[in-house]
Amino acid sequence: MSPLAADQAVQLAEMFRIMGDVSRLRIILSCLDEELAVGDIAARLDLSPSLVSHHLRLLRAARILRADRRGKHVFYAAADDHIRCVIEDMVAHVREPAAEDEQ
Amino acid sequence: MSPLAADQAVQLAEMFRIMGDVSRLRIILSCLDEELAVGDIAARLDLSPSLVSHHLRLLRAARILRADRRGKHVFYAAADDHIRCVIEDMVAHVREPAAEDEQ
DNA sequence: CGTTTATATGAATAGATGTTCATTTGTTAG
DNA sequence: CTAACAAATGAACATCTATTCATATAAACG
Repeated sequence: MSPLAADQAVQLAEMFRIMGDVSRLRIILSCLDEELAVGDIAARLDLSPSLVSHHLRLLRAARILRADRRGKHVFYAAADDHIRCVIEDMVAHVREPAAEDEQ
Repeated sequence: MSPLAADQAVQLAEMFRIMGDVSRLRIILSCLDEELAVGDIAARLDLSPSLVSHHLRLLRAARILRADRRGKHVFYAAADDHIRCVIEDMVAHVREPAAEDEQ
């Protein structure tokens, strides 16, 4: 539909870039279906809370995750459904069997 | 549905990483709806043929684009529809207005 | 108040990555 | 065959980025 202007490409690439890191993608996946505190994410993924916090800042800025402070804890969850769709489509892609003409 | 095993996360992140570069994403966008030769891509995007070729190798390996040699030219096009969906969803995400509680 | 727990931030660094340039391979034409 | 064009490849480099460590802010509790 829309022509996908050049500046949109920059914005899009930025989004993909943020999701293109294994640690960050794992964080996203962890928060897709449940709200999790920073410490819980760190424990589950075996990452330092500091590192998780650094990544969460990017994910928040990209509006991939949203933060919700409750007392000492800050809970993170998926911001909207688009990211879920993006991931589902990408899963479908990687699961696609390699074309037979590939060499 | 599926549990998204840890190794799948690595594969997924790799895909996003490849799409997370502006030059590469522009190449993908150029080849979404039409077949293009390497030189044409380079000319359209104002990139060196060498650089385009480097990127195309990654895009081929990730099965995002497929190559088709015809004489001296090698034409590239989107390998399947999943990437189209991924991009559409991501466009929808970046177009989503920022939540009002954001600060 | 001070202490403890949870999260965020800043600087420093080691490793990854995009780009350029030079060269090579592949294909067609004369 | 040689020449010309198209694409691919390899090395070198400058830049970026993920991670670590130390420190700071925030909140609850004694």
